[in-house]
Amino acid sequence: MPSPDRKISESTVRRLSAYLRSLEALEASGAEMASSGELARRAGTTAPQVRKDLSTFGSFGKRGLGYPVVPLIGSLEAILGLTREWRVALLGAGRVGAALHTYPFFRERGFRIVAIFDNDPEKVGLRWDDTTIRHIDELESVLAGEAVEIAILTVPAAPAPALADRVVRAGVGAILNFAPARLELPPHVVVNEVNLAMELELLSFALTRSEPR
Amino acid sequence: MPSPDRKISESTVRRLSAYLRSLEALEASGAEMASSGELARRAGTTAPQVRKDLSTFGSFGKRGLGYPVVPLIGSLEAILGLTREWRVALLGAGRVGAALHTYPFFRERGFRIVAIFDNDPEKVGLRWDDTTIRHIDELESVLAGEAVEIAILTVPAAPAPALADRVVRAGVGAILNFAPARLELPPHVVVNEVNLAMELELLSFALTRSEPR
DNA sequence: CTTGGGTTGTGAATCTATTCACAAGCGGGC
DNA sequence: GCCCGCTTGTGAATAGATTCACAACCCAAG
Ligand SMILES: NC(=O)c1ccc[n+]([C@@H]2O[C@H](COP(=O)([O-])OP(=O)(O)OC[C@H]3O[C@@H](n4cnc5c(N)ncnc54)[C@H](O)[C@@H]3O)[C@@H](O)[C@H]2O)c1
Ligand SMILES: NC(=O)c1ccc[n+]([C@@H]2O[C@H](COP(=O)([O-])OP(=O)(O)OC[C@H]3O[C@@H](n4cnc5c(N)ncnc54)[C@H](O)[C@@H]3O)[C@@H](O)[C@H]2O)c1
Repeated sequence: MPSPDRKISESTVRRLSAYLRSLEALEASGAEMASSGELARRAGTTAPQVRKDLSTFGSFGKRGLGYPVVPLIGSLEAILGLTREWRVALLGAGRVGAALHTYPFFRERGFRIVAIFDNDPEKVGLRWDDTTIRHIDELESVLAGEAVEIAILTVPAAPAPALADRVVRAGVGAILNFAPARLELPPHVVVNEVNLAMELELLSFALTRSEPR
Repeated sequence: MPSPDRKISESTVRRLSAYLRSLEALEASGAEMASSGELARRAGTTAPQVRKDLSTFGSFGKRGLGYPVVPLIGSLEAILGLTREWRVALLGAGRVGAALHTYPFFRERGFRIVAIFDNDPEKVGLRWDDTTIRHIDELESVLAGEAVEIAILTVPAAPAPALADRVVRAGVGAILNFAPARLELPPHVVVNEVNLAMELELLSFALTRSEPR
């Protein structure tokens, strides 16, 4: 047994997620075992890194053979918390919200969108699949009633910080934020920011540094 | 003068992007100077980190006073490569592509979407604002003709790697990839992956580790 | 002109992550 | 039963990023 709970770095968890995807591709192609080298190749990292990452959580492989694909998928799902359903709310029924709502990944991985909110009277009352868009005024009561655990913010930047405070006060423990606004929340809340500006600026920075030579 | 070009870490560049956004908020509120502490508070980091990051590129502040807001905005824009226009192509005119196309950030920051591609005959020929959706068969000729520098992949995972190869062969130097597929490209190509699964799994991992106590 | 509160810029120290190297283990062949 | 090729698991070494501490500096006030 390796260690019950020392601190795990974010990059390790991101790589676990990549290993899981690689293993699923391997499973689909019929492979029963996968070496750290094979996983590294598919996930875009190195073999020692794969072994180190996995060894943080246990001993999953067989020396001389590699890692058994199907059992390791199960282990990674357990580690990542994917063996249960998560109850998710979407705040902001705009373009990004709509793209997310139709994204099949959510269903497949057990992230269930159980509530959608907006403040536009034209949108409130519409149904997206089985879910009726509720007015943002009903936020607290619906979040409590639906036992929402994760909130996804796809509203404009201006209302985002106040809405984040509200969902946290209503008991939501994790937020995925697409709005370009910084959220200041108590440390027990898990926040993850997706910032398109940053991603593009990373590209323009790299191009600017490499092109002029 | 600090250093012409040693290796800059990705996290430094991401923070520069955050500082730029913070400075623009400060400018809007009329501030003329900003201390490293103030920038750190807004960008969610620490004051020494801000100073270290900026000192990588030069000496922008005045001791005792802080950093001059407007000049530093200009310097950061120059460092990040935002003082010129970038010619961008969108591959995949689906939901994510549509959300990106309407996102005002692109215009504001000089990322000009000059070409849109799809392989769905229903979509080819439609116009999104000024841009006609082209068939993916025309990829190479249009990319060359429009001198595209950055490609954004919003196609399904299956065709993504092959399309990435094609845009690189057509001279595109940077790719922002939304498809959950690993792209293997020559090292001079800048690739940035946006992976929603990873972002959500990071949340479920953190919730799983914190809740059961 | 000098003092003092405030802030930057940066080498050094610390902390964290990745890479390396290799002993330990597995199974197949003979 | 015993080698041999292959692969894991992991402590140690290296590399990298962040934090610290403080000299250098700026301006305003007296
Ligand atoms: N479009 C993109 O590609 C893109 C990319 C990255 C980030 N973002 C960010 O994601 C967010 C959403 O973008 P979008 O393109 O979907 O915008 P959008 O305008 O299409 O959707 C925003 C939705 O939020 C609703 N809304 C506004 N204020 C609200 C409030 N106080 N309470 C509840 N709902 C409210 C609006 O009615 C609208 O339906 C924005 O913050 C944007 O900056 C967008
Ligand atoms: N919807 C989301 O919220 C979301 C989130 C994260 C990632 N993604 C990923 O982004 C990508 C796009 O998602 P989407 O929801 O916009 O899907 P979508 O089906 O709405 O759009 C995909 C578009 O790509 C086009 N296309 C398919 N094959 C093509 C090819 N060979 N050449 C050119 N065009 C082709 C389709 O005609 C369609 O218009 C997918 O890879 C998806 O996994 C989606």
